[in-house]
Amino acid sequence: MTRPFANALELLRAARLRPTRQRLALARLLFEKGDRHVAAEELHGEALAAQIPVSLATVYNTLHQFVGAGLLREVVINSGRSYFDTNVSDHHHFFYEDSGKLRDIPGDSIAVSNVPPPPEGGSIRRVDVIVRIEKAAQKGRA
Amino acid sequence: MTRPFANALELLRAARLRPTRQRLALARLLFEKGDRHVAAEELHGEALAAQIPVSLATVYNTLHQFVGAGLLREVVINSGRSYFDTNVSDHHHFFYEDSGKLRDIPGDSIAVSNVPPPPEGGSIRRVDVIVRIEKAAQKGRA
DNA sequence: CCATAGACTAGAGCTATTCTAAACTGTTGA
DNA sequence: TCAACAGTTTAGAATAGCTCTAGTCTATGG
Repeated sequence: MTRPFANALELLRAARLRPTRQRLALARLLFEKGDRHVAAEELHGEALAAQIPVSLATVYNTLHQFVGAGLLREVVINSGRSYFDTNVSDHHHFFYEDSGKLRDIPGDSIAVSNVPPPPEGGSIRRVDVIVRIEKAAQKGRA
Repeated sequence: MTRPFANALELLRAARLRPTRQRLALARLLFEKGDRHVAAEELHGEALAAQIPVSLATVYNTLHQFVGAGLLREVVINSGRSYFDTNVSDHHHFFYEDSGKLRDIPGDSIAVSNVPPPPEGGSIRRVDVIVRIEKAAQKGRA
């Protein structure tokens, strides 16, 4: 695996976050399985299923701290639900409207050109591209 | 003005929606002022201010019906708040992170290329580009 | 091992949105 | 013209996702 930290402990240290049980456990769930897009409730469920007692509030706190530390990226697509993306490199997303799932599109496969200059006093922080996928209009099931 | 309907009544007819007081009034608020990005609560406030008694539930119902009829497009950027865009032509958005405002970017000014093909069984419904603008990192006010 | 700053938690609170069930109204047809 | 009904509207309750509060717990440094 090519993740940038040998383990959750190191990762928390680098982010200057105290390595508590909860944070260690959440970091493991998040980063030891390759790229993921998780919602808070989902991660909370996983933690409980893994016998890690952690409150939903802590899950939210931790996710936001991780975002602040650059370990996660928050992706908003649907009203009323945030996803947290463990892939923080430059990339975009497919969004499957039927299932609500996300899939990465590598940043170097899509090109966005001719973005107009930002208005004076502002600068571009990020360009998000979301490709919305719907179930194909019936193709005869072929 | 170059809007495609002479008036709200015609617009509702074309959408096969019964022209009720509320829908007529909301259609006027939405479409008689050029391109807009409104949130539901905002529109509700405008309606009340204009002495049009309408409930928030009806505002939501109406907005969704208009989206269904292709008169509006829903834009989701922040968790927990939808904007309704009266511009339904192909275009993208600047999002000002400090003020929460949106601004259109004409569809022909931005180009998105090399979008990978959608997986089998799916088709691309739309490609959304959101250019997030932050207040410029201090440029010395120049 | 103590002190303490930082972290965790249950539960209340909040915001945006949707639902429910009852009252109302535009339309149709006689 | 008007009855009747399907479609609309509404207030308020309900829900979902998230944040806050205030009290308790726990890493960490001495």
